[in-house]
Amino acid sequence: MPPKVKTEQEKQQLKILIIDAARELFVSKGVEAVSMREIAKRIGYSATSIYSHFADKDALLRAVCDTDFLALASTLKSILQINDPVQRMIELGQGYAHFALQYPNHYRLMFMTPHKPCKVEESSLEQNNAEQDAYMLLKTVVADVHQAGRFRKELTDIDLIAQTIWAGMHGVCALQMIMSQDEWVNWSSISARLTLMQEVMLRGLIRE
Amino acid sequence: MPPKVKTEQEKQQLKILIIDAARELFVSKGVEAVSMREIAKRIGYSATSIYSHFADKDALLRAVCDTDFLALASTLKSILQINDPVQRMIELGQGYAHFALQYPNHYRLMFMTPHKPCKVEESSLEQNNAEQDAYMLLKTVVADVHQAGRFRKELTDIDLIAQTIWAGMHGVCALQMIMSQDEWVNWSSISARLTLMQEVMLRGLIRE
DNA sequence: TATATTAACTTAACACCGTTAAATTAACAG
DNA sequence: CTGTTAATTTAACGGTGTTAAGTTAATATA
Repeated sequence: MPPKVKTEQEKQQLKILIIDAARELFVSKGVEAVSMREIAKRIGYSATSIYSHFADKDALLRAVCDTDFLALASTLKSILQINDPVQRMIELGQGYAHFALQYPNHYRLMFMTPHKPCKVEESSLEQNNAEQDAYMLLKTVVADVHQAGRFRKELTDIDLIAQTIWAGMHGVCALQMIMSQDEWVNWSSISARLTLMQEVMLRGLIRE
Repeated sequence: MPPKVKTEQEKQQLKILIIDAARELFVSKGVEAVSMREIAKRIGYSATSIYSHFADKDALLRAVCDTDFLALASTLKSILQINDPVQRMIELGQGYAHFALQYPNHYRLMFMTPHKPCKVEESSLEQNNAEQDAYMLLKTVVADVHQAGRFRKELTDIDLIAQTIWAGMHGVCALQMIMSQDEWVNWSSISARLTLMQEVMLRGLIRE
């Protein structure tokens, strides 16, 4: 029974309702294991009604990720208050890893699940706004360290440095998620691995 | 029409036939996009016949991965011939990355796809045999560097060092596969990122 | 040699999936 | 009061992984 004429606001609210339900299920069971029918049931709609708000399951996934990217950036931005640029960079790494390990299924969705490339203009987020864009935040922090003359002198490409730091932290977190239950490898503790990765990178990047 | 009584060898051959067909499809289209029916069709059997050789799709996936791990170890073992231990470690990293980027879908299957943890005793591979176990190979190479006294003096945990190096290389490769098509980030070239990661890790790990 | 057994396979079926098309219903516009 | 249309649902399509129930041909036994 369709009561009709929804304001734009009401439509937006329903969209958010769908996204939240989808995220909760995606995060607890993994994307593949969640059906459109299940998401719909949770909010008391039929499965097909989701399709009038999102083109397909992948579009819904992208919308979920978008709000999670926002959450990540929002979590990390408090770090900007730290004074020393190197310390700021260290704690940004720790904050990132903390997010990844606290919300592993979120993280998997965001950084380990292949999706069709998401056009910038289709996203609800603002690129290059450090409030919404965690990569921009990292770049800002890296640029500050560079500005302060703390990097080795041959390191001048801010994007390249940022991407390398990101890769280092991502590598530790991603291996943890996929491989840590594997008995094949005698895993050290995740905190030891994170610490060593950060120490190694600092020594490798920072001027003596 | 079932001609029957297969020798153990014939059964093994069919198993390999299935694994090869599965891998080819998995690698070209991604695991989720390949159906059991499709795999079976390719080798001229019915879908259900696969189930008398593998418990389910996941078991088949694990079998595929097993043979790929073997291929990786086999690719990398030629590196043991290099004399200088540090150089050996560097080239091991390059070999690993080369494998990852040359066979991205293989790599995704092996190191980025969540599976139920695979019991060592169920695997067809020999753990701790450097011929078959790429992690063991890495550990051996790391141990040699340590033996030669080339690591910083406070670095003594071989597993921890190996896992950190692995994480660094994995991070660069994994981000490349998932995110490199994303226009959100101004990506540096993959080779620049790999090179910097290796330089940073060397400076961070090796005694001055 | 005839019969039973069984291994190797296939077909049919189940309960799901993402998605689309068609039908339904309630609110509004004229 | 009637038509239109937006919001939603039901029905349906062609697929999925998997299980249960045949089917068939070669062997083992009598």
